Amino acid sequence: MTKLPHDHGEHPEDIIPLFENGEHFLMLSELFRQFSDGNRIRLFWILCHCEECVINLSAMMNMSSPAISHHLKQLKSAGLITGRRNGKEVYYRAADTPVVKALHDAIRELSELSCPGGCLIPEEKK
Amino acid sequence: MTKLPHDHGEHPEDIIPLFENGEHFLMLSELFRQFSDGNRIRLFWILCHCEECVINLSAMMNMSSPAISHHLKQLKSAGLITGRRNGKEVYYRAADTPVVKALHDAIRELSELSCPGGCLIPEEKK
DNA sequence: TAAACAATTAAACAATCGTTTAATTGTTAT
DNA sequence: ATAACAATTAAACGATTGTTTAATTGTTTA
Repeated sequence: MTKLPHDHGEHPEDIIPLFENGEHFLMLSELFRQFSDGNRIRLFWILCHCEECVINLSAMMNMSSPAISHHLKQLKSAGLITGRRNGKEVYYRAADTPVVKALHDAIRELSELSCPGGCLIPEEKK
Repeated sequence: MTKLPHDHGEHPEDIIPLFENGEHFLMLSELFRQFSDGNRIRLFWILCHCEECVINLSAMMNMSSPAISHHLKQLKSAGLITGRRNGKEVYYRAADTPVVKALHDAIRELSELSCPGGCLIPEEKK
């Protein structure tokens, strides 16, 4: 255990080692960073509930397709969505992984807490 | 229901309204943004498990106190931590709210998924 | 009061981020 | 091949972010 400048008489021994693994938190932050932009959460949330092409996503989000492409690329390289080409179009949807499920549930829970009974309508109905 | 450029024959009617409430996702993104920085997640995680002064947090995180103060200010204005002055020092800890509990659990779950049985040691022992 | 320590604030800086516009690649149909 | 459409990439831009250094505000003690 590293000695701290001030001794406030707390810190059970087994908590100290926790404070040293910075890389792990960096890894987590790369996940959370995906949702630090409102448009990107919304895009992810849409793709949790349907599979769509870029043009339609642009229309839903009221954004240009390069902008959508840019966000899709980030979500994809974070492993949160997948894309499959079908003819001229590429269909995107949320990846089927435990991390994606956990993030979906976190969004739903935080939504429910900050806007009880309300903002994410389709989820509540089930 | 707004008509989309391409009709892929999906989208049950009750999913459509969901795609229009952008402000709600913006609100969520302000929460997630707090954790888009590795140092800030780590700081929050520490403060979920103990109450500490800025000097000790600086030592734990190996960062300057202005840098720590800066992150504390953000976490505080997001409602995630509280601070109380005691003499020359100010002690910070995680706020006691449902949102904080949900975020704590999300961090723990994502940690467990990406590093099974391992990285956040003290939490696993209970 | 003055000195010492804790914490915050201010100013400056490089780095990152989200969006736009324009150009490019990939695919299908004529 | 050519034209039309979907999607991505590239370059540029303003805006935001995290850190540093220096100055300032609070509080205690000598």
